[in-house]
Amino acid sequence: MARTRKGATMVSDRALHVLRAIVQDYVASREPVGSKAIVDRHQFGVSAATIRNDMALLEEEELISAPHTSSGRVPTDKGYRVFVDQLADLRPLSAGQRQAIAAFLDQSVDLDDVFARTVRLLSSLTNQVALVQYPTLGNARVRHIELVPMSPTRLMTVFITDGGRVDQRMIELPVEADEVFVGELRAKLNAALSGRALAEVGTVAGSLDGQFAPDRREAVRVVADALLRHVDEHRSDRLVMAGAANLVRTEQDFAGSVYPVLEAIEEQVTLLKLFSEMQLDSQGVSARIGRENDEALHEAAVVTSAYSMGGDSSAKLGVLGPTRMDYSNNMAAVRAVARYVSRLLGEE
Amino acid sequence: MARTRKGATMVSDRALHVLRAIVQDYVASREPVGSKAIVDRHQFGVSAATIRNDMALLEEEELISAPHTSSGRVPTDKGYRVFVDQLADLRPLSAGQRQAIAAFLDQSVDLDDVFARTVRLLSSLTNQVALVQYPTLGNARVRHIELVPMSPTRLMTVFITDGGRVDQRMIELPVEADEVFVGELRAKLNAALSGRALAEVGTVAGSLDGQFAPDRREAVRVVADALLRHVDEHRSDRLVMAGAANLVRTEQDFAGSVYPVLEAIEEQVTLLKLFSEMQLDSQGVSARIGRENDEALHEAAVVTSAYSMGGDSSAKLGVLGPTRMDYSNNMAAVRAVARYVSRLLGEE
DNA sequence: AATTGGCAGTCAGAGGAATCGAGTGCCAGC
DNA sequence: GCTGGCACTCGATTCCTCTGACTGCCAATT
Repeated sequence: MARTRKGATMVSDRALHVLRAIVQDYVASREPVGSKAIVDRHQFGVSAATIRNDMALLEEEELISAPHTSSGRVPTDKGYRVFVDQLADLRPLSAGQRQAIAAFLDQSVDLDDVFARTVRLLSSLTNQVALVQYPTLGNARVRHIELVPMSPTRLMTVFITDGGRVDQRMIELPVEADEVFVGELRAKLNAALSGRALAEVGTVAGSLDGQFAPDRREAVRVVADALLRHVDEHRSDRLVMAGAANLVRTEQDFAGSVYPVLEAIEEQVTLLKLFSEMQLDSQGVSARIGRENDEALHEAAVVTSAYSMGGDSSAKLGVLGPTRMDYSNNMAAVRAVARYVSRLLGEE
Repeated sequence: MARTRKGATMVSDRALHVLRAIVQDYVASREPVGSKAIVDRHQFGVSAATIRNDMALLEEEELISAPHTSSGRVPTDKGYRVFVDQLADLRPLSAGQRQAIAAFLDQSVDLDDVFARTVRLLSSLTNQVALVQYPTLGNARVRHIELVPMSPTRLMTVFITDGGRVDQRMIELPVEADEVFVGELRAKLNAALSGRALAEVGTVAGSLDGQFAPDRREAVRVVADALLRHVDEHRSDRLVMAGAANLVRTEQDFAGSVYPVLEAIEEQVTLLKLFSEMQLDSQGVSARIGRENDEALHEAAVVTSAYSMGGDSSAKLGVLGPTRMDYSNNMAAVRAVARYVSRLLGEE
């Protein structure tokens, strides 16, 4: 009798196949699956009684459980976990699907549009809520800095990086700033910062004030500060979401309400933390299932992958849905989209 | 016996007060309200039987209806409409609430942030889904145009308007463009366009190509085209949303599912159309109730107001929820927020 | 040792009957 | 025009039974 690789447990190979069958059937039907249903729908070549024995084993290992005494079985979080871990080799998407991804994303008109499209695409490929994290600035370089006077004491700073990221910010100056001063400041900032790595922005911008008349220095420092905040705050901040309607559609899979789940998504902080914690497996995808997550998401599963922006920076994207989701399809879709986005952003 | 102003109908003033009581109680309790409940909770000084007579009238006018033969009454869409129209004088928000709005919005760091904060604020003030439309460019002027070469044949255009709006876009050039050419183009574009109204961008940018060598003209035209698209496509496009969780919370108020409602919101097109159709009343707010809306929103109500950006441009904002909502509070909140946003954006 | 058929036991869910009670419409009398 | 009173309606609730899809266990079989 074969054993699983992972030491202690005493679960036969056939039992693992039974688990797989249970997960698949349950995901497809939302009905607890019984021994007879398994015998009918899968070719195990053994009787229902034998399956029942295996199921008893699986239950002992807490991979499945029965909602009530005389009902079929449902996978536990642990059961899904084992199922997902077994899913080592994701079947790639069909050529048609891959083409659809490419065709849709290639229409993107700018960076923001890439993310907006990606999140909609993911949502429609998986029928789940999709999430895309904006990329961290990473080791990007400064391309250009623009200062736009909005009023005598208000200035808009626009910060453009190598990778095409544009960031704007409004600042209030301590003194009135005329066009000449702004022009001079703009020129000096660009001379000093253009091409520099983001990490250097703080020190370089901070040392500029010496080049100005004493009564201007305070204003220069305020601007330098704003630039530093561009770099700081946008290190790994925003999350875009699409497909919230899908969460409502799958509401019955949440014993509680979907309300706290949606709230957690809108809060962003929980999800950003979760994204940062996820360790990708060898396939470049990863899933967090049920109670592996924070309380608010204890009935949800999150599938993520990472994308990069030509070395410049990287971030995560993924989908969120009920634990009863089609992991195989969703993991394949998330991986494919992440790869395509990386390719799209990486091409120089 | 007093009559309503609006001609034909035969509804007494007291009957209108009964309608008000029904709307208020129903909104508060989600239970059909009966004649006895009204006598108990409001001081009408008449008996339940009298109220019943009034209710029979109201039912005849289709302002209320009974879910089933022997139950209390529920306002119809038409009933809500009359109720809202009666609500001529919105009580302003409390000083505390107004301060909270100011304090929260004043922290905004840039334009995007203003909208992000506004939408969250509205959502939490009303406990409904909040929507903010990005402002149309209107009669804004060009402040600055920046060209950022991303690769020999890719260029990012950054378009900055008077009002602080920043727009970026990636374009593919037909030929390789060196730094010198890009610099020249940038200078000429800014010289020609800076300070011009957006409406002029098309003609002015289109006539620039004569100033360049013949082998450059195609590239110049591509850039001019991109600038034109900045103006065109961002005329009144995006919608930001917050508080989707609130829709789920009020799910029981939707006989069907909230699914189509959420879908319509994510689609944006329905909402943008609706926003553009709304005629504001003398108070600067407006409501669309139930079947007054598109099919997908036939169980929803939308309350909107407009905000402006110092003459530069204007757009709508508002909240969406079940027809069974607190119109009085929500209309007051929407109006107050729209006014504050206008003030914030208008101050030069 | 693994597998099997058989059988008793369990329990959620469906269906149906009985009851309750909030609320109505109507009418005669004030 | 308002009121009290009365008969009536019907959704919701409760309680019942019945059904059927399961399981667990055991003794027989390979």
